[in-house]
Amino acid sequence: MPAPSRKQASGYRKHEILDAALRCFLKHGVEATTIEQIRQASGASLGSIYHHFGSKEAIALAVYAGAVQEYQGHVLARLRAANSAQAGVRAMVAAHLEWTEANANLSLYLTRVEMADGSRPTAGRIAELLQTFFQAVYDWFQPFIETGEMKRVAPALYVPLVLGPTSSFARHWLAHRLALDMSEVAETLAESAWNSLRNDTLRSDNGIDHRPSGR
Amino acid sequence: MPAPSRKQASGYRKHEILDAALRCFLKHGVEATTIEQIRQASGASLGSIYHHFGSKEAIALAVYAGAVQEYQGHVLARLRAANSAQAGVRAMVAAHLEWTEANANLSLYLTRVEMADGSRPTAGRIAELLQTFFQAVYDWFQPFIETGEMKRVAPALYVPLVLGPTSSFARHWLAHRLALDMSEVAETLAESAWNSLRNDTLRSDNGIDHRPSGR
Amino acid sequence: MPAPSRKQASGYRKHEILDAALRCFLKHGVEATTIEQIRQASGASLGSIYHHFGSKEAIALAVYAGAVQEYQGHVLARLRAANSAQAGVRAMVAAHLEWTEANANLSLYLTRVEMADGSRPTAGRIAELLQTFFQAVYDWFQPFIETGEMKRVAPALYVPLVLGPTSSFARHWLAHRLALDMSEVAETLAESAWNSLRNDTLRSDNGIDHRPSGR
Amino acid sequence: MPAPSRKQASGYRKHEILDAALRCFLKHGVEATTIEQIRQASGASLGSIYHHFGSKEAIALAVYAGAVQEYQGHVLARLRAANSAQAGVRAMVAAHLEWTEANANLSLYLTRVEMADGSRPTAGRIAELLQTFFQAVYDWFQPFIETGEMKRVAPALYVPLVLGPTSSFARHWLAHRLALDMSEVAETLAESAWNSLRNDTLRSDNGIDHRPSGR
DNA sequence: GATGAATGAGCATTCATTCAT
DNA sequence: CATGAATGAATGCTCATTCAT
Repeated sequence: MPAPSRKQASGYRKHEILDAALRCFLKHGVEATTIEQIRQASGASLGSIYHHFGSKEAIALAVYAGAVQEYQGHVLARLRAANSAQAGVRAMVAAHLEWTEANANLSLYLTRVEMADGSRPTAGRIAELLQTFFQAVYDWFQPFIETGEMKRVAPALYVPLVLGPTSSFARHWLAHRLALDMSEVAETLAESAWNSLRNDTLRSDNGIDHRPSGR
Repeated sequence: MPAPSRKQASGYRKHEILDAALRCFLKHGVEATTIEQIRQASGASLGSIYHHFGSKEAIALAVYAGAVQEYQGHVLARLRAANSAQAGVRAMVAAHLEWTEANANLSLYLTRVEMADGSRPTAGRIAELLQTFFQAVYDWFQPFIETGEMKRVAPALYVPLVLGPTSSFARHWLAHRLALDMSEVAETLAESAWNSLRNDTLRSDNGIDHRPSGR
Repeated sequence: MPAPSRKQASGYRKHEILDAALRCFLKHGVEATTIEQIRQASGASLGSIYHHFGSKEAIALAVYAGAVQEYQGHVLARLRAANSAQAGVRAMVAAHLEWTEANANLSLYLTRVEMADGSRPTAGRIAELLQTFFQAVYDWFQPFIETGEMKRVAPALYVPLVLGPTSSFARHWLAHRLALDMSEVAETLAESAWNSLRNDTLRSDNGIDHRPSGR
Repeated sequence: MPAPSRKQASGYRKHEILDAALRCFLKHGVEATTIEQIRQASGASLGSIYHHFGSKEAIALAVYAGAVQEYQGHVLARLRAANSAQAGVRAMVAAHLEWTEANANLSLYLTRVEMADGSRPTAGRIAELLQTFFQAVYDWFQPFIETGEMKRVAPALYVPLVLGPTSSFARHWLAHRLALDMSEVAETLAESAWNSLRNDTLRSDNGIDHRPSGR
């Protein structure tokens, strides 16, 4: 029955801070959240927070990175469980919708962070995280591209093509708190995404998201 | 030989402040802009700024209102020049794309302001501005609805249905600085928008924006 | 009997802050003095202090500039009252000793500021102030150089040659709080300074300050 | 095959810390140097630094003591190699100039530490170190005082009389980075110092350092 | 001896806002 | 209408020091 090792204790404290910060960011926005609020919410001391993160921006980045990796982990897990290109595309669409629905506030937070323009280091790290995800998705699809099952486009385009319409829809769903059930549109979004990437298909429509909003 | 009217002088100074504020907001974001920066950029005194606007938030709101009204004015003017429901829909789509392309930074600013959640008074005023626009659009389409040329849906839905996909696309175009020329997609977006509102059409697809992007 | 103008009132407040800052710097040293201490000592508000000076370093520089100009003013006044090169040299030596004795703490403060190495802007401003003084002294001596009454050396050397030994001595006097009365050494220092600059003299000695200290 | 002794290992780490601290003090000044900087520069851990020294001030004192003892060691070694009072005086002057020239930054650091007024314990320890040096010098000269070769003055005055003018000059040389070569003035300073202490001399001048500087 | 997580008082500075002139 | 000095609460951050492992 050993005492918890320093390693564990340390990770625990760091995690507590990140959790508290996420709660604060979700509640007040990143800008409006003060270190003092994070301190109170986490129970950590001011010095401890700075010992672990060094700056408020670093905390925000770590929180973002954690959330985005959770999202990416979810989508990649569902993707890797698929056994055909089409199943992969459908899995990603479904996974995105599931995760967004289950983590609405967190998803909204991610959107806001990505829309805001942080400092160069922050923006760079965000780009890195997205790049890694894009690459992992591309790597998974590559065999199907080789067999001709799937169209060959620029590697960086697979994620946009698969998830673009879905995330557009999800964004609206979040922003406007649409009453619409996501399951109602899942099939359509999946079908459409697959059509945009399958190799042997002749797509005649230029269909557009019908759940619009405007200025 | 009348002295320049107070009204004009005042309006001029006020306008200078608004101009300077817009420049600052575009450069640093609303949150990060300080009154001091606006003072330097405008040449006005601190007291003068407060005399005219009373608070930083009021400045931000006035700037937003000015920009959004310019946008709405542009779209409404093009709409009103049309002589059929279909032409109206096409005109709005084209006008939105034109304006976005010509005022990229300003458009990005509007998007950010709308995404952020301001205080109640600010949010209310923003909603008002949007509402007025929605109403004007609805008023213009109403005759065509009466004649059956156009579907009858809730008044508040006409703008979302006409401009939703377009603004979604434009948002991506702005955020990612897409190399894609807007004119390439204009026809598709216009066609799609019209299809979603014409009365005699049987839309069998649940098509989605095919110019996607994802997390 | 007009109310004090803003200009006066403003200058008054600024002066109060400078006075208070000097008192604090003298008591605790520049580094150890906090803005809060200056605030309490001056009666001004924090915002007012920053309105007028912008930073702690700027306050320190302003205080230094004020003190050094008082010193320089005193020395220059005595110099300008002289009517021969020799009288000028003697006047400067005497003035330096007088001022140091009468403003021991202030003089110590000046020495410390000059010894510490501030940021580039601060160091540059200090160099400027010294340069101006050197120039003024040189300008005064110039006629006597022209007549051959005084040796011609690099303009920047007149102050070091006239006041160097004296300020060396004064520094020791300050640092060690020597019991020695300054008037006892004044004549010797003055004589020596004059000998180093008079033109027709054959100095055979390479005499050195006999009031030494060592590590 | 003995393991390295604890003593050695400890001394090595301690030495690394002192070296790193000196580098930091030289670069940023004592006040501005943080323990964290010393930690990074030394490679030691925070706990280790505190294990060995207990406080930042103690580190500063140890660094000062090390440097001053090196200086004193150099001067005393040269002194003890002399075989007459005059040779001793000349040796000390030469040794001071040599060491200052060879260790300009370190010498500047010593000067600054001595000018600043530290806490009582620190100031006391500094005084102690100087006192020990003064005593050692006095002890060496004592036989020559007994023989009448040298004047008898208060024991604490021998170092000031021998090195005072020299250290004054060296201080200026350091502060102003004089282009002047030290060897040019060495003879003069040595001669002068000897004249101030030799017994059979009749000094008629009240000569002063002719390499001056002023405010 | 070594390590580094934790602590919290303290600091310089910012900034929207007020108001006397 | 214009001006800018004055205000002070609030904030992000620093840093020497402690202590459990």
